[in-house]
Amino acid sequence: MVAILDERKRQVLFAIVHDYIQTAEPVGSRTIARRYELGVSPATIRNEMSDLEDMGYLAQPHTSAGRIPSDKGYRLYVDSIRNIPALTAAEVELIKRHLGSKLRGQEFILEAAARLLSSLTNYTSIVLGPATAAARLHALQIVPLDLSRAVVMVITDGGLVVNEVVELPDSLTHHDLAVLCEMTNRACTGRTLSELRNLDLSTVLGAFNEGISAFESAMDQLIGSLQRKESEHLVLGGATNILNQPDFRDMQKLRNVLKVLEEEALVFKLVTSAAASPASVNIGSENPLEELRECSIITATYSLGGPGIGHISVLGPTRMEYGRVMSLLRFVSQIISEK
Amino acid sequence: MVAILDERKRQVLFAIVHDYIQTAEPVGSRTIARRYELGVSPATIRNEMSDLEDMGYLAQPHTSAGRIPSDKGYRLYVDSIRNIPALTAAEVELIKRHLGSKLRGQEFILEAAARLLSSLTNYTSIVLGPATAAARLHALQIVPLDLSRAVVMVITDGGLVVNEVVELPDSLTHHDLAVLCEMTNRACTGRTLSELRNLDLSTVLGAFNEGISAFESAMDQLIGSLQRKESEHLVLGGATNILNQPDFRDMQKLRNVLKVLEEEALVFKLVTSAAASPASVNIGSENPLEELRECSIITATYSLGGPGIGHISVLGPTRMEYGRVMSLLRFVSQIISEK
DNA sequence: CATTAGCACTCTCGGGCAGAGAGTGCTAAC
DNA sequence: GTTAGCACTCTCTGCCCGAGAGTGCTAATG
Repeated sequence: MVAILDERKRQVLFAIVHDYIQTAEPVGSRTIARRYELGVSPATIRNEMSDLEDMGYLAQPHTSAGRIPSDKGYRLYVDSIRNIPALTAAEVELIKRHLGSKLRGQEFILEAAARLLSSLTNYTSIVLGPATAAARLHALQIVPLDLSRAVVMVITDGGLVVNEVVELPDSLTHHDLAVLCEMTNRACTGRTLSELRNLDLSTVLGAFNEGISAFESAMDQLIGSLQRKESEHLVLGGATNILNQPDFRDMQKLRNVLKVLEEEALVFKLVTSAAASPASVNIGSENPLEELRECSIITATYSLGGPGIGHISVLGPTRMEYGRVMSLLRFVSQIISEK
Repeated sequence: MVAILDERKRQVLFAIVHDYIQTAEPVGSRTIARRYELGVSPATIRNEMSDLEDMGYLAQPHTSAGRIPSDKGYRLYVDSIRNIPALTAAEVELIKRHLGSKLRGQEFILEAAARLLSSLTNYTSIVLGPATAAARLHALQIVPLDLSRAVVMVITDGGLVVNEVVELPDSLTHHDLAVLCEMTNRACTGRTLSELRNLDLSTVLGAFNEGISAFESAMDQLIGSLQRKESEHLVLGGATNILNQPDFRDMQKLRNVLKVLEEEALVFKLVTSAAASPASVNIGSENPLEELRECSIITATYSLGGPGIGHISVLGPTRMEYGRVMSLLRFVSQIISEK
């Protein structure tokens, strides 16, 4: 970190990263000298490579194999990407067609985006619906099922509906419920979910029936499940794409990654924490899950009408086409946000 | 099929199936003679095995390897299982604890069942919510979002909620919508979804506003999405368990199976068609998807209060512990149905 | 003094080979 | 009909060897 790399070292490093990303094979000095016009001999490059390894930018699978970039090497490479590469006209056209006009409903858009990204990149894509905490309640409805259960439905201004079955205290009558529904509705409509979470129900309902404070627990249930729901708006695309990546020929590595992808809660944590970090790229060991220390994840955000932002990300091996994925993500999230 | 196997051939076949299920290795004549008390020499068993192979019950990976059961062999084995093995007390206790009393909501029960089955069997479990076609509408609510969109929510008597955003014709006013909602609600409540599908809306709404027949298309949308939703109530458990099965050490086979599991629509088709066949066990090539010709799927049904039945199944290699899985499935579906 | 040619060295990978092990199929004896 | 014996086949493992790729070092060079 302290010493900035001189120009030629950078060139060598980037050549190695570039080559390794394409071939997935450790790259040697001769290859660099041949394929990239650096104007120096392999021997010189060897010296530079040796230095770069000492500095921690490269690693060597074994003596007498070529070098591969370390996480630190990738990091420098990614940080140096100033102008992310332009998409081809074909890609732009494809994206526009698939995310085009007449997609109804948030679900469909997100699913389409996930499918699209995974097929374009051959990596796994993860799309997270807009965080609901900032969304405003459009309406809250309580529909009784029978005397002991009711369905509570919340509609946000973004058109998202979440619902939950709640247990009711035995003591409620039908009429109680109707009034209750009316009052709750009036109290909640227009507020954000996070406001709702802090709302003291007794002040709202106190005037009506001070006796049935037990109802509060039912509302607590709903609020709890709203928090849960927040993490559930998750769409995976191309989870099996890692099978195509030579990096995961090893069954043990494969298992690690697939196991994570199977757990919604983990994926959720992964994406949100990746997005929380200032950079939108998390490389290998930078990311919070030990199991994904051979993966990188690139994240972009979008907003879909409402105030909450959503996340859209691509998960692949550290040997990832960073530039291209960044361009794609940027463009796709832009298209989505335009709706 | 024409000739029934004589007793000793059956014993040999079943011994091979049994051994192969446990070891995943081709089993030879010596092994059978040693491990199973048939009272005959390896040579005799070899003769029987040769016959069984001619009849199509066994196959040989290569000359001079042991035999493995063919699909036909498994089929005979499964059909011969009269008394499925009893569960251990520990298993019974475990299942009861995990599916015990206080699970609220269909979602939770189904998820718990899926998780439980996959961890008990080390295979993949698939749980399908009760078919909604037979469920009765408890309530239908239309909540306008803005002038061009509304959320239509349907609550079944089972407590299941499905909702959909529909586009509205421009010509509707707020007041129209309110009346419309009221009328639709009255017309639909108490009917089954399949009745609803055939309902002629014009007879219901005709009296009110003959002009806005365009509304029919909106309702068509909802009904279409209801059909879609039907297939969406799908919970997978332990999809990565196949990684642990030696049968799928080969990356190509793995890819086939995982690819299917990734596609909800395919999985849905798989389970429903498997359940449609009279036997609850589909072995290898018996099942409808080419990609799963090395898998078997065992299915049971349950009912959850309402009239619709749900499916619960386990997908594993053809080399599956049929008896045990059948017992587990039977017990779990029974426990679920008791709710 | 940075660069480079030359060279010895190391490590992997693939092919070839031999021996062990497992299993079969056949034949002849019981 | 059953079985012992035996030759045969096939896989798997370990081993060796040579080819290939790549490095690191040294000494020469501009």
